[in-house]
Amino acid sequence: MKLIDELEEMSAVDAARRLLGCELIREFEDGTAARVRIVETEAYDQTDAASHSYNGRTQRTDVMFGPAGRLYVYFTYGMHYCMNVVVGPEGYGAAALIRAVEPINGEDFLARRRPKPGIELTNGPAKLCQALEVDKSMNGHDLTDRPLVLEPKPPLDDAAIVATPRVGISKAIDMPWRFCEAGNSYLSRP
DNA sequence: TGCCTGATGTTCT
DNA sequence: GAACATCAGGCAC
Repeated sequence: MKLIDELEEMSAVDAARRLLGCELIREFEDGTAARVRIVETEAYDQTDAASHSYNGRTQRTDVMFGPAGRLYVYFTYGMHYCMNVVVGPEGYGAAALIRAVEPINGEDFLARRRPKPGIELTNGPAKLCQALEVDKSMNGHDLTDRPLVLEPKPPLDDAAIVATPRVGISKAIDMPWRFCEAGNSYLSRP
């Protein structure tokens, strides 16, 4: 079964866990490319007060209610973008926020877009968007298509996944809906 | 090393 | 008009 079909049938929480370890391939306009591995996600769905979709479908959140496997990009704090993978059935507002990725190759190309090299490259939701050149023009992008492709990988073992409360939100703060790969050094925080 | 704050646009009330 | 799923630089310790 295709990953997109799996994601469509999953809850946001299951999908966020499923996406750990999967890879993203980004082709840049200048012909270069980079491959990264997802190591940290957060789950959001419409029953969740911290989610953009909680207050219903609006112009901004429309993509979240669309088909699974699309990219939901939003702008926040006046200067930053964050990217989510839309999950769940069409009409249900759910997504998994990608908080951190680990560069596999093309690290040099990512570093060109970031002020600091190394770990600082992609260990935060706004940082990885900058490194991957994801902005509002990518909102609604289909992740089976270039120039940004989501590549399925086998699910991680439950033992390799750490669940913690989410970061940087003010509502529903005790739900352990942040998932990261245990021991990975590219996480946004330990 | 670690806390504090400024920058800054979009969305919703 | 306020809130916001943030980051990076500056300054104090």
